[in-house]
Amino acid sequence: MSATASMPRERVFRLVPATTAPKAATKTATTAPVETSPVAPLKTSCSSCHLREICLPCGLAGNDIERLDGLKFARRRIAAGQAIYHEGEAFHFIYAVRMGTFKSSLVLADGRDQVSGFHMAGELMGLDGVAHGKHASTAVALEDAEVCAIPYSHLNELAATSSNLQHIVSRLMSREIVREHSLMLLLGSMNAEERLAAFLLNLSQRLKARGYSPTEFHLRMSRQEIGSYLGMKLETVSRTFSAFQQQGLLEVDKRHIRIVDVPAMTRAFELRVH
Amino acid sequence: MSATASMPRERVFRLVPATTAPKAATKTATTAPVETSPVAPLKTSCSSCHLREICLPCGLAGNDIERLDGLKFARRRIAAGQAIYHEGEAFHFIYAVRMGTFKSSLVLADGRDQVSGFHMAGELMGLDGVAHGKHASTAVALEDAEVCAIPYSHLNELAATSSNLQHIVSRLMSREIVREHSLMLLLGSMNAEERLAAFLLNLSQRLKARGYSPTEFHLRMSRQEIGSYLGMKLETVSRTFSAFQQQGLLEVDKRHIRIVDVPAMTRAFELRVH
DNA sequence: CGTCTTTTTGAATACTGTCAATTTAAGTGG
DNA sequence: CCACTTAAATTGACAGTATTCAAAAAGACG
Repeated sequence: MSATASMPRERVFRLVPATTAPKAATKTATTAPVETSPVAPLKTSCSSCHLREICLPCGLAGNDIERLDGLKFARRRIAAGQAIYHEGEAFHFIYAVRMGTFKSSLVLADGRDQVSGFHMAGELMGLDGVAHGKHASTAVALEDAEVCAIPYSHLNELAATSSNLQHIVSRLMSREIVREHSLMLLLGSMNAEERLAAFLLNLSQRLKARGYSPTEFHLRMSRQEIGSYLGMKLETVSRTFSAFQQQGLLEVDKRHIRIVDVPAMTRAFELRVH
Repeated sequence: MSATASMPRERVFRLVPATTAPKAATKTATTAPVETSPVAPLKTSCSSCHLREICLPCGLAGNDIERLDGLKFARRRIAAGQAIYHEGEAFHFIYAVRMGTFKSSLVLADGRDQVSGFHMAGELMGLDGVAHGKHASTAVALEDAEVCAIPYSHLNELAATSSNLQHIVSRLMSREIVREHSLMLLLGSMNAEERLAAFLLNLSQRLKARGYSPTEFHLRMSRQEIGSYLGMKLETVSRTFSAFQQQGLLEVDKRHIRIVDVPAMTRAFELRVH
């Protein structure tokens, strides 16, 4: 058995520029992150942000929204393939995605990384850093992107003035826990088809919530990254895509996806999760 | 991810009796939970609790500890097999384990449940309920147990008076996120031996932190529950135990475990996670 | 003492992983 | 602009690990 051996799994996986058309970056995602970011110190207020319904302010009443506008934070542009923060770095900021898509990942002993999540507009990243004051994962942009860098200590000060605001932060953390719950369910008890169906439907819902088509979209991540996230090999991901296409559930052309038969997809996935 | 119905597929999953029914209680863990618990309204203070180093107060300074003593909560005894709360129920309390072991689990569409964690003395349960005001998992005692039922709203009031205290709560939530991260790593990229090794070593560490032997202990959970937690079938768990025994890493007698070769176990597991 | 559950073990099967080859898309540089 | 190089994705063949089905042994409990 492979208690010890079984080492060389895959060859080198360098962090790729990540997207189909990222002319923007030959850089290898190892650029030093600038936690004390200057770049785009544009003043932005949550109350007027087009993402306010799905981002941090979500659920806040008028009074607290104004208070949230007291929050000072910088916007930062991130080129495709660049990291905002790395696992192990000191934790100071949480990040709200304004534009683009990110993956967060954890490093395994053999140097590969496992993707633990994908993040799109309005979603927060970095909350896992609160635990030990260090980032517990690495966040990399899958395409040119923009984030709000929110100083965590500042957010806390503000939260101290409003129990509602405090509750929002707690709720966001808890939501992250719940999100990971469902990923655990997926990894622990679904087969390849169910995993991919769950993944695509989840993506679909999130795109829909952001005003995009829920049935036709462009994947920002590679088969390798999808596989890493879903706990399967890239070849299996590819095969499963093909299988769905043959079954008439999907139309797949590389990273362009069209969900043809939503009910059937939903069935394939709901079989296991309720 | 959510859903409504579920449909047949090709493979049949019969509904198994929900769980390895614990004999201590022929009741099927469906006892109505008493959120507004009376039972044991003993006044307990954190500052004098023998678990203070590993439980809620962990990391608090003298001043805040006293403040924490203002926290009013009840102790509750839970019989083996009984649930403290069920998935979907309104969330009001978080629970700190005083004695005994718990599992928390999520229900799958086919009626089986997947174990998402095991909890022992000093650990908190229920933080996943903050997200939506409903418990996102079910917590069941694996042996006769005792918990502190802490009213979440009360904890919040108290937290509002101390930023340190607030930070403690946030940190605990974040720690839960990080904990789930590592489970995701495990489920996403380890084989059976690595999973079981990781599980046993984790258990070992936690027992050690509580003053028990890290190398010899009694499992409170069945093969079925371990398998559910680790994303493998109970037969595979059993076989893997046997394999470890044959390799001279473990001595196994049903639920009695003795880790004979800790370094080798560690290697089997560290191979993947750093 | 009989019944029910848990655990172990065997044999066969199924699924995913591994290895390898090919195709397609895209970036690089002459 | 085209030839060259590199990466992503697809597909086939085969291997290996975990699951499924089945049966038996070992406890636990009334």
